[in-house]
Amino acid sequence: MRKLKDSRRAEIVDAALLVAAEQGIKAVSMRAVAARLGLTPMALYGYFRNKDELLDAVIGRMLAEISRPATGLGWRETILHLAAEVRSVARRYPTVVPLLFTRPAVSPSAIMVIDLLFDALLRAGVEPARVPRMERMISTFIIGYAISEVGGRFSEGSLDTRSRRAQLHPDLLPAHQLLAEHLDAPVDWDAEYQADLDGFLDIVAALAARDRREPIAEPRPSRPPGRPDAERLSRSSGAGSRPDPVR
Amino acid sequence: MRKLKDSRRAEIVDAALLVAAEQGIKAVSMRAVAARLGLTPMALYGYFRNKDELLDAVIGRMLAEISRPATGLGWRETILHLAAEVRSVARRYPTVVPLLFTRPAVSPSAIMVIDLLFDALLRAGVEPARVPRMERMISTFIIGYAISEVGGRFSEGSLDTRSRRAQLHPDLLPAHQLLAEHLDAPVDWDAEYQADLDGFLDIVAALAARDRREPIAEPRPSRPPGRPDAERLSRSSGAGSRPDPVR
DNA sequence: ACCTGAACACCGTTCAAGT
DNA sequence: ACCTGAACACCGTTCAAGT
Repeated sequence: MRKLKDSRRAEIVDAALLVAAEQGIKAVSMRAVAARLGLTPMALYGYFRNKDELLDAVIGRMLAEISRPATGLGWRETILHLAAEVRSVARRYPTVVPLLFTRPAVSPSAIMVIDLLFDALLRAGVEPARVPRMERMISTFIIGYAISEVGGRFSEGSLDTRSRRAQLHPDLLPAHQLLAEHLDAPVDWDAEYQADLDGFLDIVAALAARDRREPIAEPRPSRPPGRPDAERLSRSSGAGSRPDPVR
Repeated sequence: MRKLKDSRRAEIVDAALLVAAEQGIKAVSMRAVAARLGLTPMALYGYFRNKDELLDAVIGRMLAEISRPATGLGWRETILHLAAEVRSVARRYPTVVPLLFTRPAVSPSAIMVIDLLFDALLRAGVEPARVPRMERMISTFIIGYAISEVGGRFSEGSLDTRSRRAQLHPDLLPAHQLLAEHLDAPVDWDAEYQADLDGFLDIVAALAARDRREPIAEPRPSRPPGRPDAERLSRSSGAGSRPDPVR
C-alpha cells in the first residue's frame, strides 16, 4: 500500500479533482474516477483505503494550488495574499470547498498554509500564546466566507426580500421590513470580503500593540497607518469618514 | 402536491432528522426515512420533489429548535443567546450542521433567526445600510465556528504538533516549531467562542457609536461598559488586563 | 388523495483471482 | 506489484398502477 507508485496516486487525485470541477462533487465516485483513467474501480483501493481518504487527498490537492506569498512581503500582505488565494481556489472548485469545513486540516498543504499564517501573526507582534486562536478565527472567517459565497448561503434565495415575504407573514419579520431597501441592493462581494478582512487585520494590529511586542515596522499601503481599530469593517458600506470613537 | 397533509410532511422531516442524529447524515436515504415510517420510498415523493428538498426541510427543522430570545433582552444578550442556541443545536445534530453552509438560508426558521439578528443590530444602533453585512459577518463566524468544532476541522489531527511534524519535515514548518508549546495546550472551546464573539460585539458597539445613532442604553453585564474595542478577543488567553491601546 | 411495485441506472466495498 | 471480475448490499428516481 505505502509503496505503490506515487505518480499513480497523484494521477488518481488529479482525476478526482477534475471530475469534481467538471461535474460537481456528487459525481466524484470511485467508479467515475477510475473510468477517467481507464481503470477498474477496484484499482483505486490499492492507493486509498476508501472514498473518504481519496476526498481528503482531493482537498490537499486543491489547497496545493495556493501559491506561497513572495518572500519579503509584510505580515499584513501575507495574510491578504493567502486570503485572496483561498478565494480564487474556492471559485475554481466551488463544489469541493465545503469539504474544507467537513474534514480536519491534515493534508501537508493545509498545514503549510497554517504555518504561513502563524508566521505572519508572529511577525505582526501577536503574543505567541494568542497566535493559534487568532489563526483559528481568521481562517474560520476566510473559509466560512468563501464557502458561503460559492455555496449559495448568501445567494439570491437568502437575500431577496420579496421571496422571504412570500414565505412568511410580513409581521413576523419586522426587521426585514425596516431594512427592505437595503436588502435588495446589489452586493460587491469582493469589496465586502476585503473590508471585513481588513477589519480583522486592524484588530490583529491592535492586539499586537497591546501585547507590547514591537510590531514589525510596516506601513499600510492602502491608507495612512496608525489607526488599528475596527473602522475598516464599515468601509464599503457607504458611510463617509467620520471621527473615530475608539481612538 | 401542495395540499398533502402537512402533518405527514412534518412526520417525514422528523424521521429524517432522527436518522441523521442517530446514524449520521450519510444514513439519511429516502429508503431509510421511509422505512422508519413504515412507508415505501416512493411515498416521500408526494411531499418532496427530491432528496435535496427533503434535506432543506431538515435544516429548517433543526433551526426551528432555536428558541426565541426572551423579550426585553438587550441587543447584546439577544445575539449571545442566538449564538449559544446555534452552538447547542450544532452539538445536538453534528452531522447536519455542515449543510448550513451548503444550502441557502431559505427556510422560515432560518429567516426568522436572521430577522432577530437584524433587529438586534438595529437596536445596537448600527446604521441600517450596514446591518446586512454585519449580519453576514457575525453569522459566518457563528456557523463557521460551530461547524469547525463539531466537524473536526479543529480536532486533534489539526492541532497536534507531533502528528504534523511526522508528516512534514520540521524545517518546512518554522512557525509550528516556534509555537510548539502552545499548540499542544488544551483548548477551552466554550471560552474561546465566547471571547471571540464578545470581541465581535465590541466592534458592533464601536461601529454603532461611530454611526452616531444613539445606542440603546444597555450596560454590559459581564464587565464595566464603555470600552467598545477589540480587547475581548484576547480575553481567555491568559494575558492580564493591560492598558488599552485603542482608547 | 395517498400510496405501492417493479424497474433503471447507479453507488462503495469485499473477496478471490489473475499476471 | 498492480490490476481485474463477479458479487453484495445498497442508492435516487421514473413510470405505471392500485385503492
